[in-house]
Amino acid sequence: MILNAIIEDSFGQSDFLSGISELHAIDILNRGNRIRLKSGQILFHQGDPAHKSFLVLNGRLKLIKLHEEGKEAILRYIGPGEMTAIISVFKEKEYPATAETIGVTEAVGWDKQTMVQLMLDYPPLAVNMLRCTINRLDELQSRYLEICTEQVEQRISRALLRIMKQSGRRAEDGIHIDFPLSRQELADYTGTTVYTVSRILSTWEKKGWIKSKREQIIVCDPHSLVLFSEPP
Amino acid sequence: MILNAIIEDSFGQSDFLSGISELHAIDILNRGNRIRLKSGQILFHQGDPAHKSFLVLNGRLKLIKLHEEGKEAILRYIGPGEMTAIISVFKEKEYPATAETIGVTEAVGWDKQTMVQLMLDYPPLAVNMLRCTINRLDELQSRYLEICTEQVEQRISRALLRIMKQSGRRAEDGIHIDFPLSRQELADYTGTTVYTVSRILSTWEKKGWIKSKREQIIVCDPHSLVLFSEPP
DNA sequence: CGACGCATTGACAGGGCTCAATTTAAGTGG
DNA sequence: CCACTTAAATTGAGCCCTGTCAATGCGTCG
Repeated sequence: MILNAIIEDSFGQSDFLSGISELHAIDILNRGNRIRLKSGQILFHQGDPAHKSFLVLNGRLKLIKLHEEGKEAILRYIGPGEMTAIISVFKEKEYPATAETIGVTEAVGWDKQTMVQLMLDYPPLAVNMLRCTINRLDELQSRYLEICTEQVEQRISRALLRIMKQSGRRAEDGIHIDFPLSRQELADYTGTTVYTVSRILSTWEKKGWIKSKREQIIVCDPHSLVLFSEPP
Repeated sequence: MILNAIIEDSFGQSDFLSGISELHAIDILNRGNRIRLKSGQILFHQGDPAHKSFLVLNGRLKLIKLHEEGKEAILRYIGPGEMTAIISVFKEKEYPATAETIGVTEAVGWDKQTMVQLMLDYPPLAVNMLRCTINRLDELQSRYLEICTEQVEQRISRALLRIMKQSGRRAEDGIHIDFPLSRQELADYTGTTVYTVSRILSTWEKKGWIKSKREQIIVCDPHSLVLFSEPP
């Protein structure tokens, strides 16, 4: 049964279901709505009333925060086993960001009522949610520090390494980032422009640190990037 | 009894104690350690093992994240009724930032064990903590977007307005920010330098939008700043 | 094959950082 | 109360990083 694999995946990458027995996890998943989306579709929109929280089963989301004038920042990438839109459980508010799929993506959505009931039925869930949220706050604080204090080149190297750790797949010629990642997206993720990203990746490619095709990046020499991201 | 006023204050500015009766709130506060610090002292240090969470009773903290080479970013200001270092309840980790007092500050600290017990005794506490954390994540996401997409002048105007809302005191000549706020701190808060902040505040002062002395800022014309922080 | 979107590259300019030199203001101690 | 110290704030000059704009190349897909 495919659900099994999903649960195991979830256990691997997230702690939302940790401390929950497999049997209970199946119950929890079954009490939500299964959603299957194609690539580039919107799971929820910034500004819409927040009525559901989601757990990604497989595939990937990018969480985008929109600014006036069409500018945007990518807050994070959300992989299998990770929760998002937790806010909808507590506030009668709008989603503060937009979630767009990258590739075919499956998720489970729970509305507010169901989620509250679930947390009552399975108390560890509430704790896990808090832990997830703290982890995300922690990561965002680090990125905030980086963007405040570091130059673009350093930020891009850190970003690549971070994405690599989250979604890297080891291969002969280096570590592949296993979803399409354009220069524009890297720029939105690091707070810079396509042009600057393009220039920097080009120089790195000449040095042999990375290889890249269209919307695809292979990190050949992570060590150089690490050295680069930490000033001497 | 002064505790009373403190609880009311807390109710006003935070939701950590919301849904908790006054009697229970007193119990909760009494089961922590009261701490009283002078100005400029450190409540906890980035990198130290995190063993306590804190609630500010009165006074103010600034939460600083340190980078290599002495650079730093100010993550937020923490006023009466607000929690910080929630992380210590869940992780055996280090504090991810440093908390320094601004002016005489009183706080209550609970160690991990006590806090877990408190949450068992008063279930709404866990929910409140999650809500607080979500709110902070929300605010930081907004600031992250700002720093990614806006120019320095815009960021400073937003920062001033934000701090004003949190800690402004209305007076005849404008809204006073009721704690010492240096140019350096504004710079660390907005990801820029003292020099740039100084220049920008000077021009604003010439326009009559603000008044400033050493480490003190009075916003005379918030409306102009608002218009300024939102592009046409 | 044509069209569209992604990526690259060059030229250019300007916002904001760096550095250095003062000025101003707040303590501090005699 | 005044000289002295110390830290914050201001201001100018210079330049570099990086954003902006424009043109072109290239890969993909209908």
